[in-house]
Amino acid sequence: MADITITLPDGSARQVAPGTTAGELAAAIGQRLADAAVIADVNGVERDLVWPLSDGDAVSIITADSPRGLYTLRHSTAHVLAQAVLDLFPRATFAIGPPIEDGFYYDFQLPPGPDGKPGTFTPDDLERIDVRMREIIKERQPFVRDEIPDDDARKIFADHPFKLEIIDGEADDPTSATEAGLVRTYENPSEAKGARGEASFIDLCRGPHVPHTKRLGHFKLMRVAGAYWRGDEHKPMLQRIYGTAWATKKDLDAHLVRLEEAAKRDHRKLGVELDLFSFPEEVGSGLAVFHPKGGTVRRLMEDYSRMRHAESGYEFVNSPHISKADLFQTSGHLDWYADGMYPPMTLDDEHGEGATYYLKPMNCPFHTLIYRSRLRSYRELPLRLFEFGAVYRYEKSGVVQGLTRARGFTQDDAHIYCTKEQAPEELASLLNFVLDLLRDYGLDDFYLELSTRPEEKVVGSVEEWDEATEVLRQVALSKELELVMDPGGGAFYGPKISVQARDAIGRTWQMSTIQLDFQTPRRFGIEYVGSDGARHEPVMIHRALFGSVERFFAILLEHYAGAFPTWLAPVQVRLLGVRDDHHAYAARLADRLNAEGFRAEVIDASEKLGNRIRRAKLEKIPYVLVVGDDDVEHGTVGVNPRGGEVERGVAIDDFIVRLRAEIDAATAAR
RNA sequence: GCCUCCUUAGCUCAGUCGGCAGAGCGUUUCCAUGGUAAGGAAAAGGUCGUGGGUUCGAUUCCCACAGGAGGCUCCA
Repeated sequence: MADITITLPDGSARQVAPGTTAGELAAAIGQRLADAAVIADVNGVERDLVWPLSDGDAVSIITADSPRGLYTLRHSTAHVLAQAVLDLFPRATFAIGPPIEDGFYYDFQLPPGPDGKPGTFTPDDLERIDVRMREIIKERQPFVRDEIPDDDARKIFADHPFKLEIIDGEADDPTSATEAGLVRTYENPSEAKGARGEASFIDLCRGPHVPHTKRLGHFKLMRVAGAYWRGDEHKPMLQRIYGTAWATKKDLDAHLVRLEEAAKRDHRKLGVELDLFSFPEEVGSGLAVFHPKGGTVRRLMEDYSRMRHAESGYEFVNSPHISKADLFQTSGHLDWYADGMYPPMTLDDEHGEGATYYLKPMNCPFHTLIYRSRLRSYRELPLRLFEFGAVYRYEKSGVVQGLTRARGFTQDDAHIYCTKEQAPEELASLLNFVLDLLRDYGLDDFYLELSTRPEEKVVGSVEEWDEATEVLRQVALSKELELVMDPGGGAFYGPKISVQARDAIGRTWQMSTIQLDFQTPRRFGIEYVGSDGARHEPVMIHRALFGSVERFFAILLEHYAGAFPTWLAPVQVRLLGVRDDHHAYAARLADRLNAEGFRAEVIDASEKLGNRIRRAKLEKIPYVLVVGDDDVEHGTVGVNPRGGEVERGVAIDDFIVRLRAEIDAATAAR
């Protein structure tokens, strides 16, 4: 038989014998490629390496160092996890186990224990499972693909109800697929099991997979967690085991180091270490108190924001923390979000008649009342009302997390009331304002997300939503930023653009949100008198730039790993006298710096200089100034900057000029 | 809210197979007065998260609650 022709990714053609597999092709190209090969892309479809090639196929070999290769590696490791669990827990059943970012998971259900509740994995179980997985890997079990009729699959998986649901097409499984009465499976034949007369492991799966288990092994089981079957809280909770897997031990170790590094900059940890804030148990879950240093950073963040808002045409308002229920009835919050609000406070008068009050979950109803306090003219629009407004939301107990998901927090909230015609331009300038401001705080890597009409819990007509969404889309497209769609992610009253920012270690955070709202003006019946003398309904834009001051504080804290830039640092300068007799000089310098608006403090010489410097460094203070005999004599300081080189004999005036220049540059001297 | 794990000094953590607890760092005091990331000594500091139960006796075992971590669901 004549050779067949295969096209390679570089465009070259290669002649191989008929029946050559993708793996054999890799070997023919080179041993190193064959060793690194995981799967193959044949005419755009991912295939196992044992896939036989046909004449004219376009083939590229996918290796473990590529995203698709890693994905396959993790997926195959998930199968090994499932096999290990079924080996060790014979009455366990398994559900789905896809690869995820950096790793994989698999969901299981264990038989009920003596108390009748489904069993759970313990940390010890994870170790046993890990050991068993390594045995399976050592066995070099092949991954064998098959397609079998549904009915045969139902027999094989008769004891596994979740698999039966998948076969029946009731449940989506991102890694297995059923079509036209056939089910795709992967089996891991095992000589050891065969010798004992046991059936080998088989799973529903679309594949592809690595050729055999020996290609795996650089993994670590991370944790066990509960997860609802099919992501539905009304369905049974399964036991999910998470793992991470990599192509090499080096990659695995590097990943574990990255996790440690991220843990080090966790704002909850830094908050304690740097004495910034705390969550006293006596106050309640999700309710923070800010200590003096954290309070200073907050004040600086807020002051700068206020200044920028004042320059940009915002007016400052204030509103109370609680309100009678009627207000939230009018706004719609009680209809849609009563569950997320703190329970009501009921005040009885002497007749037993009372008023019901709620803690406010949002500021917009109050701002809208301010708008409605008198008749508005079109000449006043856009009217921009800003408030650092404290809001309270009853977050479910399992979701509270440090400052990023709190029950009480402060929004840098503003509502812009304008005519429908003004909205596009207002939104465009708003987006510029948002991005500029975030850049001033040190974030500069953004993308935008457009959240559209939710399926449920929604007010307003589809036409209104479409119109509002289109306005936002046009504004978003006008920026040179990536735009990601978030279908159904809007609030009940309107679509939103959110600004997503990537921090110093590449994590993304949802930052500012800008929402267009046609509903609230209608619910509150607000109007303006147009140039035609007639009454018109304004539109409303909700926007928060930090989102929440507390959350933004946490994001900056993690972004800077606690080392706030000088303009935000709670202590900018620490002065240290070499000996006690330099203290008076150091104290005079501190007084001068403080008088000039800097934040400086002196520590006396009760410890050796080296140790005092060490403490200042651990506190991440931007500048340590050391003064000794030479400095007292010449009016100079020794400057030890955070992350820089020590400089002796700097004139005080020089240092002050440099410090001021640095701070002015950071905030663009606006 | 659901699942797993956790809660011992200000912080990080030992420990008690049930007999009222320990280290390092930090704090205070004393000595030491030193030129750029840990000088020495001493002392203070704990109802072992809270409340029940079992027990002669509970920080330890059991239950509930609170708080925390990681997930799931949720996030106006």
